[in-house]
Amino acid sequence: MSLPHAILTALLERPSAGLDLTRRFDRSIGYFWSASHQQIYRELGKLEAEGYIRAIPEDRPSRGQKKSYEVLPAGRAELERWTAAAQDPKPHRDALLLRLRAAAVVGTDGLEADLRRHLDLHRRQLAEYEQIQDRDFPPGKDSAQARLQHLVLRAGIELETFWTQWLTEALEELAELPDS
Amino acid sequence: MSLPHAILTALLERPSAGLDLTRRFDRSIGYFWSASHQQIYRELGKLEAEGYIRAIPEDRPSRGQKKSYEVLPAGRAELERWTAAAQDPKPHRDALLLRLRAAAVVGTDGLEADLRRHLDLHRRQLAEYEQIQDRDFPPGKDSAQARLQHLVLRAGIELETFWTQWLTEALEELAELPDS
DNA sequence: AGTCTCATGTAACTCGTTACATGATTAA
DNA sequence: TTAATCATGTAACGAGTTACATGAGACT
Repeated sequence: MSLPHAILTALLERPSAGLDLTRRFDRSIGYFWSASHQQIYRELGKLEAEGYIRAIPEDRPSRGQKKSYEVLPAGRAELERWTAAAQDPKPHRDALLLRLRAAAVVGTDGLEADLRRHLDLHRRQLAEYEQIQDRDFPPGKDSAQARLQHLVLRAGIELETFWTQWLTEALEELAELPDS
Repeated sequence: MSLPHAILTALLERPSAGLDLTRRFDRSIGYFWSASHQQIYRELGKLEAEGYIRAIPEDRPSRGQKKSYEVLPAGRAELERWTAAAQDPKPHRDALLLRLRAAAVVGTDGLEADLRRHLDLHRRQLAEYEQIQDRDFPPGKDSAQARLQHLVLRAGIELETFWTQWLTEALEELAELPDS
């Protein structure tokens, strides 16, 4: 039950319409909670029905018409409640680690190329995060909000760093293995 | 589409019945691809219908009766195909990072306790992985299979190490922040 | 008038979760 | 013989994905 709270957070940062939200998810919140536009529209409908958000007036409602939403006090209260509530970490699911485990049984043929591709993707993601860091978090900035946002970004940077190192190591291991 | 391949891998390592598999997922493969017994039974049915596995004979089929499965050649071939195929990494979803982002907007009240709890959980998981490492991967072992399995385990160890460090840092940041 | 893009949706499906049901085996 | 446990399932629901549908505005 995290998507509604991701949307509430995004709308508190800035009221937006569905497609705006989708784009912001693609390049910011979506780095750790992705969502498609279909999910977002569905969830906006629910949040409005529950009284957590409302469509900003001034727009006539119709299909192809832009419709912006803002968070109501009940929505902010729900987000505060959710943020403070205890939540168990979800079990991991990582297809790449699963594939290596499968490769230990059926052999590593054909694996190397895709590992290299993943390594490249993680390097690009890391570069993107570092660019955001340089742009949005210069040394001086230290409001409470900026410090927390930077903390989240550093998690992304360190995770991508881990994956690039681990994949490099994995490729070295593969190279040393006898051909299967 | 990874659960069937996780099951094929587990069954190749050792033919098993549904509950056996569930237990093995709980303490081994499930570290990076968890599954409930309901999912596993459903998937075993599908895999059997597709001709990838078969129930080992000698058991009469009935509800409360143990039913073990083994992988057929078509199942191994499918697993080989899947292992070598290119696959895009799935977008991350991490509720804890999302909560920190929300806290940047609505405040950090009540967050600290749950961060401490998560830190403790990650420390325990790390200790468990290290114990497995000491037990199953002593320095001498270096068959191809053992090296790949160890590589996967090291990923788990390094990820848990990252989380314990990051959560420690996050708690330090929280302590320095003015109360909201 | 036609087509392209923006914007908001619907529908159908798969995967995962939660709650419950039922048969077989074992121990008190 | 009753209860606990092992083992295999069913049913209902929710979240996420994929494919498609429809309206509005802008350009040609």
